[in-house]
Amino acid sequence: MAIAALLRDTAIESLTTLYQQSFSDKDFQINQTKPEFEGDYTIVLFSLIKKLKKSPEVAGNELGGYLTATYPHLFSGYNIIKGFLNLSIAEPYWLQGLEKNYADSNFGRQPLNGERVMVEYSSPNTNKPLHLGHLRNNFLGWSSAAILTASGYDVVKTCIANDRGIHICKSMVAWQLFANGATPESTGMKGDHFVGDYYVLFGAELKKQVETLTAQGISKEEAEKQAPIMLQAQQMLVDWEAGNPDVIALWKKMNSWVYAGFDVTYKRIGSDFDKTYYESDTYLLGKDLVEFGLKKGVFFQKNDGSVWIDLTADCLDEKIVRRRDGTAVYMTQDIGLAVKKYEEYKCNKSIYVVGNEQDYHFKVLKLICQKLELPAADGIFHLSYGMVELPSGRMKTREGTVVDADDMIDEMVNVSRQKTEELGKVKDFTPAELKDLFDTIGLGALKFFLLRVDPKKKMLFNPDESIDFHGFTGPFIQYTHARIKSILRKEPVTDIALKKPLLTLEKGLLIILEQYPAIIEQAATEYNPSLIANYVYSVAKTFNSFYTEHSIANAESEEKKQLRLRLCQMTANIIASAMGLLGIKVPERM
RNA sequence: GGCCCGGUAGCUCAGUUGAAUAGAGCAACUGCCUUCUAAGCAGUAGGUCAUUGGUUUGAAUCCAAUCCGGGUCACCA
Repeated sequence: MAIAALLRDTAIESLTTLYQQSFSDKDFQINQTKPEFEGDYTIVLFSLIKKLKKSPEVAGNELGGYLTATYPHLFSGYNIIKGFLNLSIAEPYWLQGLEKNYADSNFGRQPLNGERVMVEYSSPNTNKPLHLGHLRNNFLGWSSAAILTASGYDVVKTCIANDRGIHICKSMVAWQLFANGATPESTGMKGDHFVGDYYVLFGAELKKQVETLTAQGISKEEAEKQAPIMLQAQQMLVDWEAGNPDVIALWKKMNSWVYAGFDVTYKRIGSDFDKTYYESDTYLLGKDLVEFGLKKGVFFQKNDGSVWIDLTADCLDEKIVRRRDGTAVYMTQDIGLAVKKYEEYKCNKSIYVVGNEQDYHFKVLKLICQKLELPAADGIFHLSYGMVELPSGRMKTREGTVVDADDMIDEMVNVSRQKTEELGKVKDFTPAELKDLFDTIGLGALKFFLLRVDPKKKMLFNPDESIDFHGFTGPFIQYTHARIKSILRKEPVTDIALKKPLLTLEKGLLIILEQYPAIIEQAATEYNPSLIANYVYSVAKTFNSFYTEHSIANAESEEKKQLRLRLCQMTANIIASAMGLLGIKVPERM
């Protein structure tokens, strides 16, 4: 058990014995002791003294005395400052952890949960290429899945391709009008970019037509509906739904171009899925559930035949679940898909990695599923993340203010090449090794940049300032790992007994390393990869301070050297493991 | 307008299950490469935690109000 949890349990037990009352973890708080005070962990006594009606000195001495006397293998001493009981953890505890687990980043922890959970992420539209916001989604989704797996869940990764609808038809119409039969092959373009360009062309042509119409005195709103190219797109959607073979063939062709493009990007960033659902297969789902809901009295029908749910009692609005023409809406599909997913995978938990603009949608989705008493309705969780914004505000495809994902990755890899060449530390690498290293560092910088921020919060990206490679960044942590590996290549770890006492920086590093399993649990519980990012940064930072201060190869004694080598080994393992949970590789050299 | 989310150093972000003097990185300034990788380390400077009031032994954190920013309230997805 991690020391913090062990300390908590031990304190509760001791308090119960001492005072013949029951205590819980709510009665006191345990913090890491601030560096300016003596001790490793601190019990905050204020709320305890209220319950015990004793002064902090008295209560602190009684508890501190009892703990050190009863558990000498855990506690080597204590002091009380104001209402804080600072405890020193006994060195054997740290040394034992280091001796037993230096090769195991899990500290011997055996996560055995086995519960199955589904993580849906990425979910692109197939009419345009991915942008920076999609990258945040992909990295978050992949990383959350990895963290849940590490925490013992059986994770099923899914993706829903939004492959039908008016947006696709816009690209299709524009291609028919302007492409003259051009293809990604004939133009040498990546398929998703190729198709995306026609989506942009559609917008440009629509704007022209709207301007012509408004010049004739038609309102802008009306002009957008009346514009011939818009009518064409709408007709194409009708034809698609009717199964018109020509339209279907064109749709299949253009989607296949996009998928080919996505495949390249996904492969590069490491996104993968156990199952991909296609909206074209699922968009009719959920219709029978409307009938079910009507019978159950959860839904009601309006005079025009449309079906609704009244959520005003839950402080929400009325929401439509079936149009008057009998067709399903987005919400209906999502309910149907939730049922389908459950039937296929029997996951009691289902995580949807979707932007926070859809907070309302998912609130309603969960509520409807609960009211319909669908299985696993309570397990629906919207992992809502904030938009990536530019200094000018939100990215908008139509206004061309979008940071393209492929461009972004290319740029990061280029910068990593430049910096690596400037430093000139890997001149002996083969071209293949170099390429691999540039990808590792460039993607590492990008992934870390997007994952270090709390998912819930919107974040800002300034294209004029390139993403940093110093400080709180991926490359900094990768560099720390490479540095350690360089030592470990030269100095073998042996079984020699470790030597007391631990120096401040050695113990400080151990204290942080020991927290890793608890951090994984927390990140899994909160679906928050940024906790891992912040943690692994503090590990690297702490290691670097230790590294600069104390020589490893030329330690004072062989025992000290071995102790430090094990610290190195353990740090490298944890960095590699934690970065792995973020989907970031760590190089042996850089 | 209703509902939701946010406002912490010049900039980007931690800290938000209440706890010791509010922390990092970037940018600025000072030092440190004849010793294990300087993509590093050590240090200086930078704060009315949006504002006001309240609860508390104790508030960036909880409550209320106000101001500012964003999202959302489609028979689009």
